[in-house]
Amino acid sequence: MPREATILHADADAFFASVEQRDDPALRGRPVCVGQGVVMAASYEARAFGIRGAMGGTEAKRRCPEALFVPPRFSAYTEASRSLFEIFRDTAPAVEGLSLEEAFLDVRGLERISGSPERIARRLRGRVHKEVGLAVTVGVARTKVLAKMASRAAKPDGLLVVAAEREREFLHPLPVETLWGVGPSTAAKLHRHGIRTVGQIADLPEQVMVGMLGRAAGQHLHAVANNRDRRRVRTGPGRRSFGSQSAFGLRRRSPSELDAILIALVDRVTGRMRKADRAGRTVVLRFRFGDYTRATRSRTLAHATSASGPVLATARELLAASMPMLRKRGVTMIGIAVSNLAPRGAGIQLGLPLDRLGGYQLDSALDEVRERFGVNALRRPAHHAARNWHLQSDE
DNA sequence: TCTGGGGTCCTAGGACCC
DNA sequence: TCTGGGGTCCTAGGACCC
Repeated sequence: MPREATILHADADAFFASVEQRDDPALRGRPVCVGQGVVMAASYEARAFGIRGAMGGTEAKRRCPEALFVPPRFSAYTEASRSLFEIFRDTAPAVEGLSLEEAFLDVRGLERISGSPERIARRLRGRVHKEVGLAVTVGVARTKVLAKMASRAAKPDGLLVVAAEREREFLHPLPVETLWGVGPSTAAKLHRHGIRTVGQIADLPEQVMVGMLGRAAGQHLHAVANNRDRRRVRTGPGRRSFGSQSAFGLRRRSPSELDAILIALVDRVTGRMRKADRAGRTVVLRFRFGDYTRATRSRTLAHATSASGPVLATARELLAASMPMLRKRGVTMIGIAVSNLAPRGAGIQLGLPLDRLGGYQLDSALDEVRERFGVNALRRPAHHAARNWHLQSDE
């Protein structure tokens, strides 16, 4: 852990709503909700009425009849995000993006050229204001968790530096549900045990937390509450899946309507994958039902692919097998994801279970591969699945 | 308060391998 | 022969994040 607070967490305030207010002066200073059926983002003026993200439109209107609803413009948000990250990368060598509007920056070793972390943070906020027209809140601390919670505490349009000697003072009085990684379910479990503050977690043995929440979550929360967070700001390795989904409400859909939705989803996802030059092996269908329960069905292919043909064929098989469940529970949303991605820039995907072969079988298989593909180097993929080897042609 | 469209990571059981 | 330990991979579900 660094001695000084050198990790910045920069987070654009009410991102979607702020972009809308920036681009339409008529929306400035007014309660704005982005989204139609459901609030995807609410401006701070709207939040003052108790409106929150993911709230139903009806409820939002009830709380604030004069709220203005605007449809989302994703291309505008992507564009604003690009400008934001240009400034981030211009500010620090190590930038870890968490979403369109949020990133960790490590400014260690920049003291001499750029000044103290606090000064860097001030300049960052000023530049984003001037060049992108948005307010960004920055938290500065020695660890990611603290930086993240500092920015949360400083919102909106603020800056908070948690000095190394004041960390516990900052952390321990906070309610457990403000911890990054504690959602409704975990908060309820903790409350049931009478645990309300981060400091109370810190007083408990790790084993108690593990017993309550499971190994990973228990250990993580115990460490974080005791101000142990060794995670570095990391730039790679990038995304792990591509997905797309479509919610269509309660009305019953015919099989052909469902098929049409599936085709559109597959088209969207595989198009994005090809554009990003990525391929994946596992096709996942996600469903949501009338009672808000969910289900997933997945199938793993022998080859990584980004072609719509095999993905659609697999998705159709999964959908067909799921039809009885969909009819019974009343499906309201279908999503598709392709995960288990092959490493970027991988060569030809063999899809041969070479790792299952031993000794001379492997040798002769490799000889055949070299001959057939005209290559002379084979590389194991970096990810854990050793199933697909990658050919490096030496052209 | 029941809802969109993206994502991440963890857990647990079963199949299969050595 | 039927007992053990260690490991990977796949599938499904759950929790969480913005």
